Amino acid sequence: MALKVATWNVNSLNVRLGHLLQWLKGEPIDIVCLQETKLIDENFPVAALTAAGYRSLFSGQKTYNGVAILLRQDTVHEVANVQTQLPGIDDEQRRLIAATIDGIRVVCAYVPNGQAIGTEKYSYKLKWIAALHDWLHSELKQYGRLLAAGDFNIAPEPRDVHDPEAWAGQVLFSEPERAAFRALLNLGLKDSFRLFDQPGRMFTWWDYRNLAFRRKQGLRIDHILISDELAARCSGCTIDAGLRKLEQPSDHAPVIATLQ
DNA sequence: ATGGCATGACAATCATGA
Repeated sequence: MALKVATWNVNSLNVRLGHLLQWLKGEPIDIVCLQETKLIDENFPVAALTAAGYRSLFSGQKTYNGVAILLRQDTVHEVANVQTQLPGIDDEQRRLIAATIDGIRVVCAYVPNGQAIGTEKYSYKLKWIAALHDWLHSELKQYGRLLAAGDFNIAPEPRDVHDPEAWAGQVLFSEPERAAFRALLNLGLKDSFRLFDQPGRMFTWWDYRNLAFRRKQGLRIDHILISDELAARCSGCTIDAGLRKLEQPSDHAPVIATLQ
């Protein structure tokens, strides 16, 4: 039985709940990782998602950040070891939620944006990824089947950027960020999207400004990383850009990995 | 051209995103 796992930065779950429900109705994903819910936990739409057949795990805050994992009740059964703190960093921002779901360690991450090179937020981004790296290192010793999905806010390679020359040295594509991403892969993780031949100009984020989506001016910054054991079971990874075409869309599109 | 566009908090702009 194939298992579909997705990650999507919704840029406000309040605004995007309709899109989410519509999407899941047409494509029943088994495990959905969400970022930028921008909701305090009391306001998480548990009832609407329960009615749609999903159990919700979430960690939110007011205005910014916020992450969640949705589990399709028909196909997902055991949930254990839910965790919302990233060890090794004193972070009040709600950017991580992890759970062991039917034996797979699922990590949902919203990596800091970084703002611009040389800023405090850029340092925080690199520090946050370093903490994620060290924690995933220990998790991988414990879990052979591990999946780390989310908005990494890093375009790993030139082909993940619509205009690599213009983006050279910019935040999201700077060498220290890309090195940090490679270090995650070097832990024994695969970028599931790159396990397969893909068309060119495949992105997951497009700026709201300048008709960037229509002009295909995007970045591939949302990723699903999987351990070797899961990579052996992975039969596909796609980006669902259709949601970016709807009225009042998120600026990110979901990434979907299929595991056999 | 350091903005454009979107979201939330808050009540006219401002912080943040990427």
